[in-house]
Amino acid sequence: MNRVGPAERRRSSASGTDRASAKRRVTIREVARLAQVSIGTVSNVLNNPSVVSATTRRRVLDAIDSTRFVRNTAAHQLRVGKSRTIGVVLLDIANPFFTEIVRGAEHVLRDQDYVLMLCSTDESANREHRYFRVLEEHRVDGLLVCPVDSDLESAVALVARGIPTVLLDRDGSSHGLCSAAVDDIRGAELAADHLFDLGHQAIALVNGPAAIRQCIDRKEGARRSVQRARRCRSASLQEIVVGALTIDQGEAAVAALLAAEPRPSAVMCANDLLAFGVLRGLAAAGVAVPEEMAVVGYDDVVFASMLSPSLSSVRQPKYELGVAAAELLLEEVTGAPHEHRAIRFEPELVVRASSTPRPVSVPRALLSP
Amino acid sequence: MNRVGPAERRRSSASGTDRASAKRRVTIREVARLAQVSIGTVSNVLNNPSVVSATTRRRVLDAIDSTRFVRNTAAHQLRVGKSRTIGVVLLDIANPFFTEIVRGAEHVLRDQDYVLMLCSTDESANREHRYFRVLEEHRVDGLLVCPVDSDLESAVALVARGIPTVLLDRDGSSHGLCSAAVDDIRGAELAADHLFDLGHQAIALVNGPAAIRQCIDRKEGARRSVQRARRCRSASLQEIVVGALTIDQGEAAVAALLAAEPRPSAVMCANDLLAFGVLRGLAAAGVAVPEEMAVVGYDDVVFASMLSPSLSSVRQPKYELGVAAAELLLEEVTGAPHEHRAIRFEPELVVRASSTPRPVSVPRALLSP
DNA sequence: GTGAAAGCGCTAACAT
DNA sequence: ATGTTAGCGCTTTCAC
Repeated sequence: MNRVGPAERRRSSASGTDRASAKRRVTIREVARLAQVSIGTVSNVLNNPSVVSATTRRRVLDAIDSTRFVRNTAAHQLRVGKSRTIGVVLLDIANPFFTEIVRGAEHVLRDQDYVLMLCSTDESANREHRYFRVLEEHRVDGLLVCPVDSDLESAVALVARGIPTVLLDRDGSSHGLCSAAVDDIRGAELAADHLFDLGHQAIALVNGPAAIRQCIDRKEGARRSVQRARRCRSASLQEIVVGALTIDQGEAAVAALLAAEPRPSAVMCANDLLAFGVLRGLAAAGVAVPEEMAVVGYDDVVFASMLSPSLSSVRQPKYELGVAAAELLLEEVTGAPHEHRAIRFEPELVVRASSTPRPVSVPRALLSP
Repeated sequence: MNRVGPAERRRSSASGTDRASAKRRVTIREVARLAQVSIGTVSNVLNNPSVVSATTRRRVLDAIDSTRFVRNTAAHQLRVGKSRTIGVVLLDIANPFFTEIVRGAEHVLRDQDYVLMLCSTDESANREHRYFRVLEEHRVDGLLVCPVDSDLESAVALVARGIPTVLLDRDGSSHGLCSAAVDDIRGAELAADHLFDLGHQAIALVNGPAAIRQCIDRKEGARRSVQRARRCRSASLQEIVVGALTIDQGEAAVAALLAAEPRPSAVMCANDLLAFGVLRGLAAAGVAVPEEMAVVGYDDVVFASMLSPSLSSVRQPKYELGVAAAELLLEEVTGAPHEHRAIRFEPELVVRASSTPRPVSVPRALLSP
């Protein structure tokens, strides 16, 4: 927060009068009157232009923009049953991972004149519940949701209530739900395998709340990896659970990380934000990365490659995830031929400095082709 | 994009039949029937509970949750004229700067059960225009907007059409608009002064499109600074204009930056994303930061401090900006006693490694208190 | 305290 | 091709 408080300047007079003078919005009826046609005809030029003669259509169109008429979606919705809104419920809008997903979804949805109702739950089931309720009251045409709870009850309930729903970053096949997701178990395996391949024996997983499915799956992936590694040699996995998938929580986890027995020489994090925090905490504690502690994140958020040191991470195709989910939802919403299905993307490990034994120092000459 | 294409799995049968079986949503009328009261009474327990007797209220409440009734906002809106939605129109949802603002706004708005309609214009006036239109069709109760164009015409038009509007990150005083903003001229002065104080003579400004007001103001701040600096010594400012405020564009600007005559020894950027790109481009070109080129960003996005090298930046109180804007809007929307006003925050320069002559190497012992 | 009825702005079926 | 009309689900007088 900045030191200097906000300075305010008054400019116009109280708005009590403003609202009093707020003129009634123009309706289809006034347009009709002005164009000397019936309201039905106006409605037709709006929704069924081909059915009305060119001349009256012109007249109506003129009336529309001379009155600055703007159709009322609520009335339309009440009649037709479509709101042209899509609810998007995710864990944390401040996380660039979700931001990219939203970008993808918005790009496909805006072309169809859908508008997004964005809801960030901050990983609170309570808030999620409330948002679901509000979105249902608004009669959203569909829902894109990354649920807080590990079970899919809330999402299943949504579908049961007749709201087309597509899961974001969560597989829905077990419950017959549409979804666009990445294999988290596999992703975590990639990360852990990488660390064991590097020769680390004791690795830690800084994980989010077990209520979040992604955290469970990523732990499972790590578990599988350590069990494989154990067949040839000593290998251990310790889990440090924090309260939320945020930078601050990642930083706070460092104390526990450094106190762990046996002390891990590598750490993987349930997402990049946690890893960012771990990196920061490690720096503050004077622990060299990757020499004294290797770090791997998850998501490969755009900033991961720019950190110091650059962060190894498990890449998820975020934008594509958003696009896929939105397209799936659109199919369902528009009633296009469609079967419920789970779209799955593959994760991909991106190795960078934070887990590379010694900084690769390539002669400059080799850099350009 | 990941190599492995999405794998799909079919699960349930076509949804054509699904929608056919979609049962009608329960209305107030069915609740009334079940509770043996009139629909007016149901409405009363919903909106005016105190006026209905305890026993009938119970009966109605029971009917409500046994039918799983959920009120229809569209119908409510049609009658009452309030949609309980707020439109949020910003330049780029992928920019953590805006993300923080949205967080702030959402936190105050969600408590009043407003829901955000989020629209990212990607700096396109066209898209902005379309979104304004759609949001007006939805009859949003209010609008939070960071406009694309440097003039405030579009925003003024919105207000003229009766839509309460608060400017985000833009001062509205000149047009009698509500706003929550930071003094961009001052902010840019801070950045440029800092660079000149460091002894740099030729500095560059990597700037966004002149259509964007923030870019104009930040240039103006830099201009004032260089003029002051000139009074004592040689000082120059070159502007490199790019097409958008993104990482990629920042990276692309590096070529021009290095080719500039006289070659600048320091660069300030119109926002952090550009600075991130510049940093990346500089690294690729083998230019040492800050030794050969000092870099300062703008916004102080959360990731700025974690980069390599850590990025000096002009901090804006993002979350607070969102909160302030939302509160202002709420005042207007709810018709609370209210005067149009421009809330102004002060920017603050945060100096980090990217503009510090030689990396500060503090003995470890000094780090903790 | 409760019910009846009008109407918010629009669409769609039917009539002309 | 255009007009008339009956609602969509709800709120809100106004009677009782």
